[in-house]
Amino acid sequence: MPRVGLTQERVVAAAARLLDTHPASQPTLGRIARELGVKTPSLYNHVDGIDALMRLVSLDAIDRLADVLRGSVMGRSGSDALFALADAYRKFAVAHPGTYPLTQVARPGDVRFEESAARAVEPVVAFLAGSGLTGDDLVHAARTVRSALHGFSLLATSAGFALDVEVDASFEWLVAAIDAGVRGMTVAARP
Amino acid sequence: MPRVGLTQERVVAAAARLLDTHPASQPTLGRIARELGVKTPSLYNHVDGIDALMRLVSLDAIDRLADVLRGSVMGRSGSDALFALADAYRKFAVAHPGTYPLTQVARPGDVRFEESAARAVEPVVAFLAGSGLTGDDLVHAARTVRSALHGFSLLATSAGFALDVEVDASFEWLVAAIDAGVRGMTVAARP
DNA sequence: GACAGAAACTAATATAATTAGTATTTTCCC
DNA sequence: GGGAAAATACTAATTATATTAGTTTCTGTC
Repeated sequence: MPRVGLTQERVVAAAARLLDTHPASQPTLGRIARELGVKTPSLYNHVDGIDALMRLVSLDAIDRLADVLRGSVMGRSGSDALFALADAYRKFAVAHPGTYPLTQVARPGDVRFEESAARAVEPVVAFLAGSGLTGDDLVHAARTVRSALHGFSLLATSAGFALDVEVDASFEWLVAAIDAGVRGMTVAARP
Repeated sequence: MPRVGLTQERVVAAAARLLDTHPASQPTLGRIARELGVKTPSLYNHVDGIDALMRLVSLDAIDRLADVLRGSVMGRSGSDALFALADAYRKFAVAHPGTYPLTQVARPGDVRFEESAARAVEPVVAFLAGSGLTGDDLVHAARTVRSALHGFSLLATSAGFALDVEVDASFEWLVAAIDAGVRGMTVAARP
């Protein structure tokens, strides 16, 4: 049994790669093991089963998304920040069709998970706060922006947009509408 | 073997019920069969396996959602229609946490599926067209509205909103922002 | 009442996750 | 360097699930 040099990181990376390259077929432990040149039970030396593995894949994806989003809004504000954030968000979703959806399913009670999720939401909140939103309005706005970006990303990658109209153009339109909408609510909220 | 009087409809209904009442645990054929007082293989007399069953569950859910949405916008227009539509949409998603997500995953190439999906989108398009949108703008707006409603529904039911701020209030805020945003784009698009 | 088809069943097979137990390799301590 | 301890990968076996094959029983029709 020549040792292959497996690590938890490599197992997680293999699972993520499988998810993103073959989003259709689910990544079984058997496939992941074959990908790594190993038999299925060997994975248990590095990972506590498929559920735990998927949790790790999710955490990793959330952290990478958080980094991308943080970078996108850095040094920007207002509409500029929103467009950059939205662009980065969508690019991530397109590049990672299999792991992206995992970044938006919460695990209530999982502290480590909640921390990462909070870090991913932070850039959204940051630029909205910079736009003058506070209190409940800030929360509402953040949820609105996240909902729009998430919904579009899912519908776009799951082929939910049937017509022959450019998806990228629709995304631009959506971001502009959200920008205008949130701005309008901001004005409305502060007399 | 006393005959139980199973039909495809009853199998589909049982699967849907299981999905909506226990959204966590996946609805296996074994569970569905037990629910119906029958052994697993008996289901194959009415349904072509679990994939085909899930397709039928999806179709059924899409059709019910389409009916609800159609009814909600009937006799309304403009913001009034949007608020009614959004309310109906969210009520459906909350009432059917397990089957709702199935209504928004497309099956390219499945004609029957595409027809039902189109019927569910129709009410959105209808009220937007009534608001004066046409051509690509109409498509963009419909995608924007669907994205926002879908994204919010998913994030809300998957506990993606961590903070203690009222989810319903956020939804109201989102719909108002979308209303303002789409209206703004409409004005911008027609000089 | 007989029969054709449908419905439900038991038995068996295939895939996937998981656990137990074993052998080998690596690490670490002296 | 040598040997104990830990880690790694393995085979074998167990469980859960979907699926198929083949059998039995019911049910409606003539």
